[in-house]
Amino acid sequence: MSVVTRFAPSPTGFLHIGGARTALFNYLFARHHGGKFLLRVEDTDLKRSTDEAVQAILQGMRWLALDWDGPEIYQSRNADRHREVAEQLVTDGRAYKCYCSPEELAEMRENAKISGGAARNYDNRWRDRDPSDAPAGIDPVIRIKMPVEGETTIADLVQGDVTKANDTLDDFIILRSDGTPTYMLAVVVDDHDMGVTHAIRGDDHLNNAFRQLHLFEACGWDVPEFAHIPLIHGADGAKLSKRHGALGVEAYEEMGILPEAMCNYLLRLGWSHGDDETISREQAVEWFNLDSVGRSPARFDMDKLLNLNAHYLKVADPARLAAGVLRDADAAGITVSPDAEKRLVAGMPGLASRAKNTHELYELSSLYLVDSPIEMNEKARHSLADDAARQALNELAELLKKVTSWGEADLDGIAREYAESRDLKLGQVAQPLRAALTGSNVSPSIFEVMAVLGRDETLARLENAAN
RNA sequence: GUCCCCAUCGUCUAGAGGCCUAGGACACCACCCUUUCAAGGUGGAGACACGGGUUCGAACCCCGUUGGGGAUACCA
Repeated sequence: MSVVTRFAPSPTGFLHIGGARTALFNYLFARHHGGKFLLRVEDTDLKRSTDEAVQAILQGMRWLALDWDGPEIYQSRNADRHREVAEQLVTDGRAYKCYCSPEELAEMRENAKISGGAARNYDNRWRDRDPSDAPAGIDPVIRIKMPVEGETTIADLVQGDVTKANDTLDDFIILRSDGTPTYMLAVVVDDHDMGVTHAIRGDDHLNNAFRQLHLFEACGWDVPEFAHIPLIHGADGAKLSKRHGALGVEAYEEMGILPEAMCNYLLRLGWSHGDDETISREQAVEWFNLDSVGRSPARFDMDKLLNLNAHYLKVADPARLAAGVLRDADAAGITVSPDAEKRLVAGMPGLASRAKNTHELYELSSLYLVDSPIEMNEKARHSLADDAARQALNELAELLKKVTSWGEADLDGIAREYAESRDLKLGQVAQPLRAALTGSNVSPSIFEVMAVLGRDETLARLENAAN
């Protein structure tokens, strides 16, 4: 049997961290088994669903490179089919019409609460009542008949066997009085119609699974395998809220996170493969399994995400990172010369190993982005205010003018020789050089900077700083 | 309230009864490297929630307690 999974977000907001991880696990499981990964937008609650949210979710999925198979499915478009199924269940005697008013329902819920579990939220009062008793002028809902005794066990692929007494399951609504399907019905019908073999979703759906299981059976359909993955909590252990990380994935993109870092982080949150920490997409597809998904909720840890991000920045293609920096520069209204662009790509590895996110990368990039004369910060100015430092720079500049091969090692050698000849420590030469060349007291190796800058730009900056 | 789930360093986790003196990663501390800042290297501190069983032997199995989370809608 070929595997079919689906990610089924409701478009009431952005694609948050938890949803992204659910999507990732579904994606990985399907790819691992060579199956299909489908995307279904659960927009049956038309009041709360928005097109912006749909777009945000699709965008987030694309950013994370979680490509789904086939066009996305909109649940609201299957409403007719859902209604047919509900009516068929009534005809088959597996479901029935209920004419209760909201007041009656509220009363029953109240009773259930004070009864301490002895009463149900709905007492199945219309279950066996004659349809001829139906009051006039009331549109009924359709409820599914649930078993009244015994117990139901779900063999969850992550949580193991979970058993629930059937008398805690009341006859829930599958079709609203306005004829629209509820979530419970829509999920079951769509999962069946889509051929879903594995429903991998958040732990908050575990309770629903019991109801859905019986709905599948009432319809005479195969029940998919269930896998309920633990939720992600905030750093304080409480449910993830907007305050600590239930942000849309695009917020992380804005924070300067690379999508591969995000995926890697999300994967390791609740899933492990021995001691492996940095895991590529290929390895993830090869290794992913449900057995290794942990059963306890995990806390979101920004530091670890950032650490992973720094790693992926280090190994990322320089041209790709440079393109990102250029976009930021453009957005900031900075014009970058073709020469500067070349320098940026050449110097990118040295820059990337010093950044934790793309914003830092952008700031670090400034030394290559502009052409002489460059701006000096306070520390750099201070360092160049020293006469001895400026003299050293001038003397070194003279030597550099005569240099024939402009490699990092060559330049390093010249500076060392010069420092030795004047009885200076290398730092006494390198720091003024750094100030003159980068306008800052912090940068990659100054000889690397010189090599990347090239002879003309280096000498121009040197001359500018010495005067 | 009721039902369901969970429980190893601060955090993410390894661990499927003896390989555990509990391993790795992030964060933290120290040292090394070093022209600055990072990166990197080496080392350090740091956990089996508690109480009972079962067993020759328990982080691993069972029960309870405590703590945390989820679900309890004509939302999804």
